[in-house]
Parts: sequence; C-alpha cells; structure tokens
Amino acid sequence: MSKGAPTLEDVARVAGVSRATVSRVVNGTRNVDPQLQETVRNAIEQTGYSPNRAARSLVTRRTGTVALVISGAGGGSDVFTDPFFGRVTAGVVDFLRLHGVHPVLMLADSDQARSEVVEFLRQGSADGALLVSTHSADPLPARLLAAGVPAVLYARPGTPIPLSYVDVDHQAGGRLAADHLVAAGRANIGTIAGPLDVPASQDRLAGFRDAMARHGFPYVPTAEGGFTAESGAAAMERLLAECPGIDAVFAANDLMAQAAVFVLQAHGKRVPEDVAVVGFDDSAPALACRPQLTTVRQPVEDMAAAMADLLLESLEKPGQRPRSIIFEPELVVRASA
Amino acid sequence: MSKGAPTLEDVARVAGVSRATVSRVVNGTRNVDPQLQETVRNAIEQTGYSPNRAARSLVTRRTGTVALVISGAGGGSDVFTDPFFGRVTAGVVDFLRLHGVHPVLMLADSDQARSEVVEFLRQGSADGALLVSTHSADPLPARLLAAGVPAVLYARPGTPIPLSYVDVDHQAGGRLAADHLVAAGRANIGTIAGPLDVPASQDRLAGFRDAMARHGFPYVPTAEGGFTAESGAAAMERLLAECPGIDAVFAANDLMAQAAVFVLQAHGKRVPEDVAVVGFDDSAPALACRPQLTTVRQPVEDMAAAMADLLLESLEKPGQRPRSIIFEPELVVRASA
DNA sequence: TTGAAAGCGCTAACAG
DNA sequence: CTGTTAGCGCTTTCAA
Repeated sequence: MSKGAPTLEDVARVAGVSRATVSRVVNGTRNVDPQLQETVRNAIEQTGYSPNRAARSLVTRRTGTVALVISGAGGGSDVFTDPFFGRVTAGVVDFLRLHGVHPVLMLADSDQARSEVVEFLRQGSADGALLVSTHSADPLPARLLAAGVPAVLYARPGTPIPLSYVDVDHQAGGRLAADHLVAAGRANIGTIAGPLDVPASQDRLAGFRDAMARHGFPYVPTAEGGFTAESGAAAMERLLAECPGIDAVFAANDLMAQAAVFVLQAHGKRVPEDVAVVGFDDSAPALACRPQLTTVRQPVEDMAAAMADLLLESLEKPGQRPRSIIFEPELVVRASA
Repeated sequence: MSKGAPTLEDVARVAGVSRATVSRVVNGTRNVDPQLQETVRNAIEQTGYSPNRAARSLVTRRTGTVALVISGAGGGSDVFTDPFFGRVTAGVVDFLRLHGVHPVLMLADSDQARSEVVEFLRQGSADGALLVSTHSADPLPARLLAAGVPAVLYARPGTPIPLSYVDVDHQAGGRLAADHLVAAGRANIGTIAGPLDVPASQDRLAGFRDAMARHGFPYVPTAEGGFTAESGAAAMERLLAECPGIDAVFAANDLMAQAAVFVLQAHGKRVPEDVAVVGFDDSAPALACRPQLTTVRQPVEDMAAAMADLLLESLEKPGQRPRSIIFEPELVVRASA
C-alpha cells in the first residue's frame, strides 16, 4: 500500500504473463487461454488490483460518467428540494446504474457556471450531458452543441436545435384538466399558469384554453405563477380578486395547486365543494395536500430514464440524428376535483 | 476538430514554446515571463485548447470530483424526493462548486451497490466520499476506511469508527421540543420517534425523554415511525389509540409531523388548539403544512457544506486524525405548537 | 493465443 | 525563466 496501488504491471509479474494479457482478462476480451485466465484472476485477487480509471480513460476516451445539469435556474440550489428535480434525478440514477454509468451533478445557474459546465465536458470529464432547463432562453444547449458535446434535453428547447429530447404532451395534459373540470359541471374556471417563458407552461395553458374553448368557454381567467408555492399563492389571490365566483382552477404544477388550495381555504372556500383544484405532475405535494390533489400525471422518472437512454445510445453510436420521445400524460383523480 | 481536440503539444507549437511552458501558464505557475504568458494565452485561445482531464489525473492522482453517496437506504431511489436529502445535496453542491469540485451521485442501497461504490473510489474515479447513511448498521463506512478511501460522514456512525463526521446535537433538539411543549402547558405529551436503528432517532428520543422526565413526566407514550409520511400517519394512529387524550406530540421529522397533523385533523382534533405538534428538521413540509409546523431546525445545508469542507481538507493534507463538528439545533416556532 | 511496444496528454523533476 | 525528459497506467495494434 505504501508503494501505491498495484498496477497491471504488478499483476502481470505475479501471474507471470504480460500486461496485455492481464488487460485482456480484465476487460473480458476473448482469446485468452482459460487456464491463463484463471492464473491472472488469482493474481488480481492476490494483489488487490483495481484498474486506474484515469489511465484507462486516457486511451479509451471514455469516463463512464455523464453530467446531469440543472440549467437556467435563477433559483439557486433550492432546485434540489423541488420534488420535480428529485424525480428526474431518481429516474436518471436508476437507469444509469444499470449501465455502470454515474451522474455528476452540476448547476448551471449563471453564465460562469454554464461556462464551467462546457469546460467540464470539453475536458472530457464526462462523456455527455443530460440537461434539464428551466428557461426557454437557456443558452446552454446551443453552447453544448457548438462544443460538440453529446447532450440530451429534458423537455423541448425554447428554440429549435438539433438535439435529442424527451417530453410529455403538455397540451394533452391541459386538455385532460379542462375536460375533467367541465365534465364535473364547473362553469367558472380559471387557471394558474407556469412561467410563460417556459415552453411547457405555454403548452399546458394552450391545451387548457383550447379545450375550454371547445367546451364553450372562450375566456379563461389566467394568472401567471413561477412554479413555486409562493407564486402559486399570489396567483390564486389575483384570480380570486378578478373572479370571486370562481369554482375551479387548474394549476400548472402541484406545488402551485397546493398553495392555491391553502389560499382558497383561508378565504373560507371548501375544496372541492366550492372550488375544484387540479394540479400537474403528480409529485409528492399532490399526496401531501389535503384534500389530495387530482392532477395530471407526468411520468417523470420514465422520461428521465429515456433521456439517459438516449444519451447512452448517442455515445454508443455517434453521429445519429437527434430524436425526440414524447410521453402521454394521464389524469389522476383524487379528492380535490 | 476532425483530428481530435488540440493538445498541449499543439498549443506549444503555435506559441513557439515547449509543452512545459504551456503547462505552466495553464496551471498558473509562477516563473513564466509575462510576455511569453501572453503569447501562450493567445495560442490557447487560437487553438481552442482545453486540458484533458484524464491525462492530468493520471499524473496528479486527483480527479476533482468526489462521490456523494446515499447509503443504506432500503427505500431505493425515492430518497431523492426526500426534502432532507435534497437539502444535503444543495449544501454539498453549493460548497463544492466554489472549489471547482463536482459531486458524483451514488446510491448504495444493496451490497452490490456498496461494492460498486468502493470499486469506484479505489479506481480513483473520485478523490473521496461524502456519505449519508440511513442505517446504523451500514457497512459502507468501514469498507471505505479499509480501502483507504478518504471519507466523511453526515451523522455519527452506528459504531465508532475513525472517520470524520458532522452532526447536529439531536438530544438538545429533543430537549428543545420537550421544553416548548411543557412550557405551553401541555400535559399529555407523546412522541413519534424515527427508526430506532438510527443513532439520530435514538438521540432525539433520549433527549426528549430526559427533558420530559426532568419536567416531571417519567413516561412518554412513544410510537416508532420510519421517517416517511405513511409511517408517521400510522404511528399517530397508534398514539391516539393508546392515549386518546393526548394534547401534544413531538415527531422526529417534519414529514411525520405533517402526517400526524393530517391524522389528528381527520380525527376531528384541531391543531394546535386540541393537540400541539412539533416537528424536526425545518424543511419544506414544515412550511407547506397547515398549520405551519413549529419545528426543531437542523442546519442541513451548513452541515453538508461543513462535511464537504472536511473532506476537501483531508484531501489536501492526508493523514490528519478524524474530526467531528456538531451543530446546535434551534427551535422554530410557528403555528402548530 | 500471447507478448512487445507504441503511445494517450499531461506534469514534474532536472538541467541549463 | 525555459526546455528536455521521464514517466503516470492502460489499451491496442502488430508480430510472433
């Protein structure tokens, strides 16, 4: 131990073979005499050998890690307590571990941070990037593309760019919510939208409004939120001010829906009796809320896994044309609507 | 680009100097003629050079990454949606980025996964490990120690081991809760403990009971939970069954406290009028709960940062003796008690 | 099937 | 202050 970790050389010496042979058995290459394999394996055991990753990476040009970057967040690091990002992380980690790949967590919430991410990838510290953007104007995807870094996005980028991504059909999700509320006989329906500079928010709103229009409601009272509890509460207050007789609201995520429920209750309204509330995501707050939230489920973990899969594939065979995978949302009916 | 990324050699050629000189300016070493520095910098700019991390690591024996491992969790990957782990992650990421170090996320929820973590570190894929264990019997700390991997723990390990760790004074936290409840005139006080195979749970409970005893309450109705909302709800039901007249409960984390509030309300009890509830952690659910939770705050982000700091220090100067840093908890009074 | 040898790109003595 | 020169530990032709 005092002389440093054992190397291929050490193992080779003990086994009485060449470095090349040891390397072959370590990497499971065929064409090695079974008997020698045995000898080598013993030598490995005996020396406690473990291949040096840096040395291997230097020649293979692969690190076995990918960057998982949360980009564009002005929110700093409380993104990690956002249930949505937690689910993305869970999905990514779960999938990658099956392939012996590990995610390096990075926050790209400033221009400098973005440059660091690009540098990190250019240095070959990771083989590719998994990108979750929170703003449509996020410049990172383009920079990654320009740097020739393999990257896959969670959600359609603000401006078209030849990069693969996974997404959910947000418009369909909005429609699901509208249909449910109208079918329940609600007639005074408003919505708390997500930040409108995010494509997902725009789409959820568009889908919701379209469906409402088809149901005979040309105008839908709307308040914009920022996907946080605070912004959701404020939006609910505004909605209530504009439309005191409101009897249903569709919020663009569960956090805002939960906040809306609190505000409504504080105003003496019962949920769902007086006002029905539908959320979006189906993450932890939907269940923690009282009443539990009826919500549009987004299969975040599956989507995150698909995103990771896409990246691994593009690492396997580079030069493929970008692909997109769109998931279907699903209405989960609980007590709030 | 088609010929691979530019190397030190390329830059040296363009600048008309030796590789060594380029290396020196890249690494900010002193003793380089300012004029030459300029020339080299231009050459770097011109070639778009970016140092190859694998090559560098091979010689420096440093990767600039550390493993952030969540260990012992039987819970699989939903740990990522646990607000507690989110805060740990946030604290770690925030601190490490200041030092140009990045965390690799790993889950060590099975024996195989633990072996993979050890292998990962032994291969030099990361310079050290930041370990958050969920069980006191977690064998990972010992294995890491045996493998000679620099590691720092979040929370005191189940069995003493010469490894640094950060922790909060759980007993003091328990005392804070007891004192507050008693001072508020509550007389029928119970507690929902965390899983008792976790030192933190034991300590919170011990501190709580001690203080209660000092206040003249030798027996405290106790129900064990598992730090999850479900287990908290079940524990509350048991407590209610054993002690229908209960007028206060201290839960070992906010998730369980929130669940307790729901159960109490479902039983027609008002919080805090009929039953006061105190949580532990002061994480998101404390604020999302109605009424908002009075809780014992654990400065998780600061603790996580301190843990990362400890690791970086031990990487800087190896062979130091292990250290521990204990934080003081703080009572945050809100509406629930 | 196995071994010899040539690097991968970089840092760090060691000279000069 | 700068260049030369050894490797770091591994994979991978290329011969044998």
